[in-house]
Amino acid sequence: MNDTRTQPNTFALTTPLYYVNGLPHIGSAYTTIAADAIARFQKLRGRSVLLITGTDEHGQKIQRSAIDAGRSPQERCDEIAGKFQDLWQQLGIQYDRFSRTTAPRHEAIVKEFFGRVWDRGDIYLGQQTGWYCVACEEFKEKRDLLEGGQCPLHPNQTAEWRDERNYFFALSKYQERLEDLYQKQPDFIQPEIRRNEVLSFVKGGLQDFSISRVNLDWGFPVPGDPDHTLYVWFDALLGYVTALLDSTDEPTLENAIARWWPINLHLIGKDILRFHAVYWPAMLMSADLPLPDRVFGHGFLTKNGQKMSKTLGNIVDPVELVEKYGSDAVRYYFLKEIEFGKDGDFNETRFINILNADLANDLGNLLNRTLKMAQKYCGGKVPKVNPEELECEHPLKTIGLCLGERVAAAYESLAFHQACEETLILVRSCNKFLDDRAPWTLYKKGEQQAVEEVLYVVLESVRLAAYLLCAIVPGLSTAIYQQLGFEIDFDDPSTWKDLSFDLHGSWGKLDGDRTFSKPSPVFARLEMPETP
RNA sequence: UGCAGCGUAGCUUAAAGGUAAAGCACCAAGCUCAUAACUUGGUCGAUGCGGGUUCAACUCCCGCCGCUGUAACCA
Repeated sequence: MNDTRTQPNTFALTTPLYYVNGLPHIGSAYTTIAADAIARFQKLRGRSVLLITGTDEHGQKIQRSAIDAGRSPQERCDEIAGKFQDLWQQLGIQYDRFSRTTAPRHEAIVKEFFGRVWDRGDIYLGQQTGWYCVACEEFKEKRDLLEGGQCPLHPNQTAEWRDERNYFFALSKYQERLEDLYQKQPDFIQPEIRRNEVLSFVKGGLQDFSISRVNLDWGFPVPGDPDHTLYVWFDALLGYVTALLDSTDEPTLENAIARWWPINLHLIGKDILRFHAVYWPAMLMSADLPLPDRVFGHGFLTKNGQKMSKTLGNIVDPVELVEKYGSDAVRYYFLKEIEFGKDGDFNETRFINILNADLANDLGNLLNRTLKMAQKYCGGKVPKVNPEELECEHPLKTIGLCLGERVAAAYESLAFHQACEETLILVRSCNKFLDDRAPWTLYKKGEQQAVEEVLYVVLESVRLAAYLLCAIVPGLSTAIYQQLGFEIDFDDPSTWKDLSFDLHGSWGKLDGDRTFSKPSPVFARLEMPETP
């Protein structure tokens, strides 16, 4: 699949287009934080990156929630989409495209795509019969209904027998080609457990699925048959394509796929795996478009070991969390403390403990204690030491020299927790090293050269750690770099010419004689709340 | 019920046949350059239970228990 790629040095990735039937929740934030970290890392690796996020705005549920809020659907969507954008801003998400499925040019793309699939003969008018829950606006399997025939989500509603004409997509035609895809591209679906799920689902036999509804206004009309409205999924997935258009482009498929297609990575929650790993590639095959490289379905979050739900009232509000602890803290906790791909837990005590231990104590305090010594012992400058002249088996140099590649490999495989853990090994070793060499004692003994060597080696190690973590905690990395005298802001590319891995990602790059700014803590310890 | 996966110290994770590690939390000592920090040491487990294969099993096999996901239109 990759041989069709005209620009091998580009990397396009997506979060889901989030459904706007409510305010952004922590799960959306989790996906988006991870996507942003990947995007930032890929940029450091020298690739041109396009990070796509956005909102999915059609469907009955949206329409209803708009009415409940006393708004028109579009007003309601505008409002919620704005909330998503606000949250991404607070979390330091540097997205390139915010794709909204109600955008007029999205309709043009959907129409054209529908036409291609239609011409292929993969769309047909069929009869859909079954039990329909009006509250859900969905067909239900009989076995999913309660004994009296009510929908389990709406026990006061008895499901109705419906017999309606809908348009169907001929998914069943793609069974073999999909199985072939999973076989030839084993990492198309990750992690392994998700892949197995999809394999067994597909193996069970694929049925065509309906892509239109009759009793639905809030959506695009089916091209050529305005009595029908396209069902959300068909147009939502295509939001990824529309997102690729430049603002000045005519909205055509050809323009959309000119530069960034195919997508390198779809990052999703495991709940929407089937749509991305089965329906989506089949739709693309039908339209004769190249397929994405991989789909990664991460796990779900719990709070204190319990499922989050509105009825339990134990929802973690991402806005509240960022306002309370800051974006670096939130980003670090979710990427460091949860193995990406598996389910993970949010626990406020653990949150505070881990941030204090790793970022305030181990890393932040390390920089602070070292800089203060350099200020007192070396006149406020980074000591001038040639790292190449250090002994080969120098404990920090040894770790530092192979760290960059180890961490890069971890990022490549989306193992954020491992990237952090590897980096912390260096940080912890620095603290041990300082205790071992005791530069404060060396200074009293007048061993100036030894002092300088120790301090340089530690400062360089902190610098490298900050660099390797900058995709995860850009604010903290910026603070560290600025303390070290760099005028670099990891959030603002105009402040740096070249921050590539080659220049910053390996040990021994810090230049001596650099004047640093007045030392002050870069990450304040977090306080435990009164009532945990 | 079928299929898939998981079960290691209070918590989060290592160890893909060869003396069971690390971080957090807790306790003690040391140090004083530092954000009550850091360092060292300690407490804590015979890896869910029961069998089997092997000189040797957290690791492979069988059974059981427990948890999770999934079994068609859930953003």
